[in-house]
Amino acid sequence: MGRPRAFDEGEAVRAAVALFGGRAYDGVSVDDLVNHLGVHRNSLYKTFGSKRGLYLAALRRHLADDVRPLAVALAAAPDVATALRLTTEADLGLLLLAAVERAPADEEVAAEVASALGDLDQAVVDALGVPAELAAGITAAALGLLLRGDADRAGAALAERLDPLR
Amino acid sequence: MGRPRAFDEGEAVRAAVALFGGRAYDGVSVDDLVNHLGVHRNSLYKTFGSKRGLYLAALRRHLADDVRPLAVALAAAPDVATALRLTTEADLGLLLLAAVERAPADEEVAAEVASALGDLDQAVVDALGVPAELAAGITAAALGLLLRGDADRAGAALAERLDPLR
DNA sequence: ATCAGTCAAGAACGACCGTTCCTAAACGGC
DNA sequence: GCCGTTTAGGAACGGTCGTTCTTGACTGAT
Repeated sequence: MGRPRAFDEGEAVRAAVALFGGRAYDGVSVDDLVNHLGVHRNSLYKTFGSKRGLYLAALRRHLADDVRPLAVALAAAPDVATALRLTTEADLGLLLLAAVERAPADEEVAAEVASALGDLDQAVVDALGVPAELAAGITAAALGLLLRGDADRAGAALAERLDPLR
Repeated sequence: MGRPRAFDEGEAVRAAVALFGGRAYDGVSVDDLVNHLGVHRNSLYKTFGSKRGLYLAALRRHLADDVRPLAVALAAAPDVATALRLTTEADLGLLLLAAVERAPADEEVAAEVASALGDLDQAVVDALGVPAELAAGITAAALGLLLRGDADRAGAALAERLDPLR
């Protein structure tokens, strides 16, 4: 009953992932969201409650669609070089921004980010059989490579030293 | 000539470093700056031109006061463990935020950040005699450890594998 | 004592922020 | 065909944003 929706909620959330992954939370206005999501203001608030609600939905979608599959792939990585390459080739913009910018100000975001990073750590443990601390270090290194951008050569150089079979 | 200033420009910029290092650019309002810097609105605009001008001044001060000394200390680090510890113990909040959040939207910020990271890379090369790509990887790893927070044990585990004298 | 010049103080600006309200349109069930 | 319900479509809200304007306080030089 009622008028049918003119937008697809899944597509809208994915568009929000792209927007929030590209600039800071405060840099994305509700007008931006309305214009890029194909969702009207009213429906946005009806569906997600608030801008923050939509952000959390986008973050969780990002974790489910992008981070979780990465963890699965990581768990089958034969060496550090593969693990670093898999991570730096993934599209983790929103996770990175969430970790650096939103997590300090929003504990719910902080919890999601910590959980996601923990999943990645565990995947590295499963794949390489390294201690948890080293896995956390390898994940951290991958994130650092991501934020620097020039991940390819630096990551390869790191992996060459980290992989025991060099 | 003229009424004397009631504020110290150096102190004001350092207070701005603290503010901009703690939350996103758009999360710091001009009111926040006026309240925490002891500088009146008018003087702020007379001295720095705009909020962005003050941000750039704060970023450059951060690079000169915090990042440059770190590079000097890094250049004398005897091993990777020391290099990682020096970096993760430094207060690089503004550099990290600038790299992740502002650099993509402000090419002047991007240039400052790239230059600063290049300095850190060079310091690692000077200290450890490693190839440039590996130095970039080590710097990236340090940044990743910084943004994760739990840098101590993960950094030590990384260093144990990266230092040849293990 | 007066003047030109610099700064402090705070009100005020238009623009945009996130959010809400109101009305019309499109459905299923009776 | 009408009703209850859900959505679309926009106008409108108070608040805050970055910035500017106006006025008066304080300075060194004349």
